[in-house]
Amino acid sequence: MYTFTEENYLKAIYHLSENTKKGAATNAIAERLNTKAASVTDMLKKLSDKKLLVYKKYQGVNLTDLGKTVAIKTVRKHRLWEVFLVNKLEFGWEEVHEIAEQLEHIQSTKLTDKLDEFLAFPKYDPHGDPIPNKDLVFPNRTDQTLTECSLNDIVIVKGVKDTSADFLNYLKKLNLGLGEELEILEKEDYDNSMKVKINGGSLLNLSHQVCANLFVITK
Amino acid sequence: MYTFTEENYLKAIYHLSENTKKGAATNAIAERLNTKAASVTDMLKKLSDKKLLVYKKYQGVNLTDLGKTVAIKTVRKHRLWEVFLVNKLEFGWEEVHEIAEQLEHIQSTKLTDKLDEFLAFPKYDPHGDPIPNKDLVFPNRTDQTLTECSLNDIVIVKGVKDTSADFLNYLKKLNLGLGEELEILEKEDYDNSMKVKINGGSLLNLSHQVCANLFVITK
DNA sequence: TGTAATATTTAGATTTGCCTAAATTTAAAC
DNA sequence: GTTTAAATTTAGGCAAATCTAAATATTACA
Ligand SMILES: [Mn+2]
Ligand SMILES: [Mn+2]
Ligand SMILES: [Mn+2]
Ligand SMILES: [Mn+2]
Repeated sequence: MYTFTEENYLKAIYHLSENTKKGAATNAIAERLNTKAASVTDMLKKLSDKKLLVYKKYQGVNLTDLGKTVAIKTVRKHRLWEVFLVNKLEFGWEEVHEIAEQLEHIQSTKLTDKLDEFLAFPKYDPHGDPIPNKDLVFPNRTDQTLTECSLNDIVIVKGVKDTSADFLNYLKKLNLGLGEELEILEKEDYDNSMKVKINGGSLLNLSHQVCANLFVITK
Repeated sequence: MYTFTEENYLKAIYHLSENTKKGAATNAIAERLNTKAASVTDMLKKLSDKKLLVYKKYQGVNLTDLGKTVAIKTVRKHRLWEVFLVNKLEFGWEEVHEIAEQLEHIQSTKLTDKLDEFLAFPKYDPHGDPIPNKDLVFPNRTDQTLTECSLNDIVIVKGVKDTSADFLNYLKKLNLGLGEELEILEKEDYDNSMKVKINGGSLLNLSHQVCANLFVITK
């Protein structure tokens, strides 16, 4: 449907617009894609003709709904392949991006969805970035557990996955409740435990089991 | 290293030269790649410049060792991905070719080799075609078991994988020995059993266990 | 062996995506 | 408010891969 290049442009513009309200700047796109501003201008006109984005000279660009859909589909594929490479093929999380940049352009919705299923519908990629589902909906941030957070993240405890009395009592014993702020100081590879700082004060070691049962939002 | 298009040309020429000794004809290549003879001629000159094949006007082409290596690497990737799609993602064997045509161009030797390992170093793809190993060596034909053969194949029994007395006695009881010719009449999806005709005569039902322990060569 | 049919190559163009250099617009600084 | 700097766009061109139409070579066969 769309070319390799078109998908890369749309994904770059999508990421550049993620935080800011303003349209993506020509120079910023060029830098992200390791190309020249003049090439970007050429391409923006073509993508505009195809109704994938709205372009006004000198004003930067914004994706249309169609453009956003294509971009998010590409992000979905990219992140699913990264999960595959790390979880199934035992790649390191630092070496998968490059390969996923290629795999994200494979055209087959069925493949993407079967891969998603094979991976047990992961919500986050190896870098902690959220993976949109088949309907292109991103996971609710409150679905994220502490396990899925990255080193140095600062998060707020929003809920528990395990609602057993045992778990809740243990949390009380740790002085760990809803609304607490946690800073991830260490992630131990050996047993997936974490060292965290609570409310900028005391330190705590949390086992993998605890981390996996705490819903948090990233600050 | 090589483009999508270059790999496709080399693979096509490789397959066309597989049986015949003669070089691949321009028209045959064009047909295989759904393109025009004139485009093929253009491309052959470029591939010749890159020492991937030997081209003499009007004489057809033959791959150089380098060209053959690139072609076989591509075949390896294609067939490994097909195994992945069928064995891991549960695609039907009839729907994987198209997707593998895309996946075969992903550039990463490490990925290919890790995928190979993840799939437990398969020797044949879902269509029964042999998969070259990391060193680009094709499996010895005598490594092929009856299980890996396709419907209507006619094969010769060349050996047994299970050398237990139990198995050999059972074979004797079935009147099935080395040198016998088997025609595969049916492959039962339910239990992977096969109905075969022995030496053009009597019919036999062989369980999956039996098939998986018979080394054969395709006639 | 000469002619017709077939295969192949050349010529001239097109599309996609990219580049450099020059011109133009917008934003920043004085 | 000019002037200057930065961002962006235009102009002109190039390489890869393709196409159609025309020219040439090979092969088939009368
Ligand atoms: Mn990535
Ligand atoms: Mn990622
Ligand atoms: Mn195939
Ligand atoms: Mn195959």
